[in-house]
Order: sequence, then C-alpha cells, then structure tokens
Amino acid sequence: MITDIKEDPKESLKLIIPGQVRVRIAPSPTGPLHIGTARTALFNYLFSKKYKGKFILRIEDTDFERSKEEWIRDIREGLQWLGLSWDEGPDVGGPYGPYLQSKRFSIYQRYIKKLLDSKDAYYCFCSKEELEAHRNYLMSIGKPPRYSGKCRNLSPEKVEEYLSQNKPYVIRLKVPEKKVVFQDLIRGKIEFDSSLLGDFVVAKGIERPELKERYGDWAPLYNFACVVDDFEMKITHVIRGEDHISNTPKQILIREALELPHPKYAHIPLILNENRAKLSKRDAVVSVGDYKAKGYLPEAIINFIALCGWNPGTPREIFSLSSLVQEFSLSHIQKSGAVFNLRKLDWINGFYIRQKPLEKLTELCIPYLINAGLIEPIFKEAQYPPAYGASSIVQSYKIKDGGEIISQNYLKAVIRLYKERLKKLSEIAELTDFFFKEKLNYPKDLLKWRDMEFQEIWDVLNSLAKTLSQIKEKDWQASNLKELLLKKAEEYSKGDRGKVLWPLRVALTGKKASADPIDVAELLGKDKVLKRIKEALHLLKPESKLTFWKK
RNA sequence: GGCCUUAUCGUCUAGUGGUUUAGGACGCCACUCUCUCACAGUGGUAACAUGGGUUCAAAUCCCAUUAAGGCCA
Repeated sequence: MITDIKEDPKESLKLIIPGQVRVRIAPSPTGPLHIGTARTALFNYLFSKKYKGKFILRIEDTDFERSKEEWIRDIREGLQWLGLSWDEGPDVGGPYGPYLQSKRFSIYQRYIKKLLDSKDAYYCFCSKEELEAHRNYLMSIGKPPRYSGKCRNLSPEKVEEYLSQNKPYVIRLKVPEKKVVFQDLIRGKIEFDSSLLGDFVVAKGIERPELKERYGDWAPLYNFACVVDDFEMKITHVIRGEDHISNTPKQILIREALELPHPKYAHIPLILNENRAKLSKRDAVVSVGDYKAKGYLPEAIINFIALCGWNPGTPREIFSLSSLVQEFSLSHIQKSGAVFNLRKLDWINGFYIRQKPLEKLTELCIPYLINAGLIEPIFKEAQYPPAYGASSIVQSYKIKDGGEIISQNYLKAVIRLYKERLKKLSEIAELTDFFFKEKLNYPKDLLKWRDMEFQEIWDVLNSLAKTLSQIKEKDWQASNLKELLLKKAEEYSKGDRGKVLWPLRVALTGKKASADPIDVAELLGKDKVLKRIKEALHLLKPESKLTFWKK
C-alpha cells in the first residue's frame, strides 16, 4: 500500500534522499527520438543529477513489428547529442542486466508465473468477437466497457484442456474493487475507481512456435513489462508524460498483486502543437534529428525544452545544462500543457549562435555550405573522404562554381559577417551564397534606391568602379575601403548614403538584405568586386562601353 | 461514451489571500542606431474562461458550469 500520501506534493519532495534516486527514460524504438521524449529525458536527467542519483535508458521494444534497430541508434545518438548521457543503458553493462525489453522475456515469464500461481491472474480464452460483442452491449446501455470476468473461475482442468488445444488466450489480472489512490509529485492526490478498469490484460500467449521457443510462453503487455522493469531496475521516481496518468492505477494494481513496493510518480505536462493537441508524428518537425538538421544547436534545444513546462521561479531565461541541474526542481513544473513556440526556439538558437566562438561556429556552418553544393572539402592526402573527423585533415575548400580554392580562414571571415544574422545554421547557405557564385542573378529594379533613376545608378556605380580600380591590391582592406567609399558616398549623396551603398550592395550580393557592402567588398576581393559592378552596369545599360575595366 | 487532468497577455510564464493600476520573455508595433537586413537599446500592444460562494479582502481557497487535452476502447 501507498502509506505516505501527503496532501502537498512539495512536502513529498522534501523526503527525497540524495544518492538514492534512480530514474529512467523508456522510449519505444518505433520512430526517431521525439522532442517530447527528449524533454522527459531532460527532466529525468536533471532530477537524477540534482539528487546525485542514476539516470537509466531502457528501450521498450516489445512491439517486434514496429521496433527497429535504426531507431534505437537514433534515440541513443539524439540523447548523446543533447548531452543527456545515461548512467545505465543498452551500451553499458550495469548490474541489472540488459536494457532492451526484448532481452528480458525470461524475467517477465517469472513474474507472470508468480501471478498465475498466486491466483492474482488467470487465463482468459474469450474470443475477440465475444469480447467485442460484450463491449458493444455495455456501451449501448451507457456503462464503461470492461471485461465480464467470465473466465475468472475456469477450472484448472478446463484451462489445461484449452491449452492443449492451442486455443488463443490472454492473461488477466484479477482486479479487486477498490479506490486506487496515489500521490503525484506535481499534481497531488489522484484517485481512480478500479472497478471501472475491470480485469485488464497483462500478457498474452505467444502462438507462433519460433517466437515461443525464443521468448517463452507469454508476451507481457506494456503496463506489466513496465512495472517489472521499473522494479527490477530499482526505479525510485517515475517521471513521465501526463499521457501516462491513466496507466498509473493499472501499474499500481499490478505492483500490489506482485507485492512490490511503489515508486513515486510525477506526471509532467505534454508538449502541444499549435492546435493545443499532443505533439505527434504528424506535426511538421518533431524529431530531434530534424532540429539538428535544420541547424538548431543542442544547447538551444535543451534550454528551450526545459522552459516548456518548467520555470526557475526567477526571470532568468538562459540556462546551460549544468545550470539547469542547479536550478531544477519538480515543484516549479507546470500542470498544464505547453504549446511548442518555434519562434522562441529560433530566438534562443540565435542567441546561442551569437555566443559561439567564431572558429567553432565556422566548423558548424561548413557542412551546410557543403550540403548546399556551394563548396567542397579538399583532403590532405587521400582523394576519398575518411569516415570520421573529416574537418581535422581538411586542408582547404574548393568553390564548386569556378573551382577557386579558399581556406578555412576565408570561410571564417564570411561567417563573421553573418554571425549576428543567423537564427539557424541552415540559413548560412542562402545568406552567403553570393560569395561562392560566379554570376549573380537579380532583377534590374533591385539596384534602385528609393526614386533613383537608372542613369543615376549607372553613374554612381561607374564612378565607384573607377575609384576602386585605382586601389592597389595590397591596400584592399576594409579600413581603407571604408574611408574611401564612405567619403565618396557622403560627397555624392549629401546625407543619403543609400544612393551609393544600396546599389553597391545589390551589385555585390544580388540581395535586398545583406551584411555591410564594404565588408563584403573586402572579402570578395578587387577582381570580383569590379567584375560584379561591371555586370551591374551592363544590366542597367547593355549597350554602354566600360572604360575602367581594363586588365 | 466512461474515467483522469488542466484553465493568467497570441505563445511560454511570474503570482501560494492584502506588497498588483497583474510582472518578465518570445512575437507584434513604434522609435533610436542605420544604405538594407540583423544585432543592440527604449517605449508600446495584450491576460486572470464563466457563474456562485468563503473572507474585511480572491488571479490566489471551495463548488458548479464551460472549454481544452489525455487515456481506454
């Protein structure tokens, strides 16, 4: 029995003994790591670290049809990428045996047998049709659908007979009629009436001979396997999504039948989509891998999902994983679901991007430039890329369009110009593609600043080109360019520097928004700058003769 | 349909009976900076679901209603 029910969950939190906490995350490998699973993992992780306990990863792969090896890998890699390392899990031996449920069937057999022996569970041979008919009948008279208890008192002889006939069956728990009460660390007292549950199924007979040979007679259902594992793994606190609240009374009843002690329960609110429904696979971006691919940083995701349903009780919003460990408390977890606010994630991600050292940020951005087909790495010795740690032996990069060779330092300079403008790493390619293109493509009208005439723009660019062409290569530096160009812009425009700087920017970048055109000009180099201005002049007046462009 | 859970700005939230003309963040709007975009800064916009109680006093406690979500099929 649960004896220590406190009205106030916060009182229960005071009873936690540091060093003894064991929590777990138990995902099913039926798809990639879900952002909601990641958050549950985070809260469990924080709780375990806060109380100097253990965080365990268990893979619930009892659904053989849908469970896949690749999803186990995705879950493990995703958690590691986020920094949520587990103390015990599928790849660490640990004293409690394997961490895949499919490897634990012999344990489940033992516990099912125990229930059968103690007569707390029984065989049920009712057919699907029979059960369905009964359920429909109950629904039609407005009663909750539950099992009739028909097979509760089958004689042992009858059971033997059916078993020898290989009649399909399930194993049901003999549910006593009582109030099931538990203390939720977040919600307080929660009460269920067990009679509404009926004798629910805890396991089913395995029929296929090859599976039977491998796994034993019985396949446990979710709640049963969960209870057995949580007990065997000595889990002290079950911290999981609110969607499991209605599983809890079943698990409590199973524990009582098995005479196992109860863990503490904490049900955290769900992450919701924009329609305020549980975030599901159907929603646009749901897996941690998707966020990684889009260029979200792990520290941004951690920070953001921590704030989904939890707050520090202070106005502080920026938290690293280790500062979360310090601040985290179940008592500041929200009771209602939190809508996933992508815009705020973008803001946090931009913040962390701006915090990144330039060197590191460049390394993070390079794969996106490669992926976009703008550049390709040149490896030191081999023609073929090595499987791992490529960046360390990459000598330089080749711009795919034109074949020019550039250094990592050049890329660093490019990234520096765009660091403050990035919300996601994936945006880098679109923002900086003009650095890696031979020819820009933009409409003539884009060169227009306010109500300038094309002739005027032509004059500005032409005169700009003349000035620039006189600068020596060795003096081609932003500081010199700035002095020269800003002075010119000032003279020319009488206060409206846009008359000079806007056409220059469009000519160099082909975009209506970019970094400072003078910084861009420095990086592009004299040749490319003059070439692009020439192209702009040509676009404005295809027939015009260009005098400055002489090599 | 039954059971369970929840309810403060558009979103995430502070608030644990008087300190509240309800605070912060994202977003949005305006201004400053500025050739553009972004960054940064300043200001603004905007909420206690409804109805009853309890109390000198309710966003806060109780009840009902409503709505939303979850689970079971």
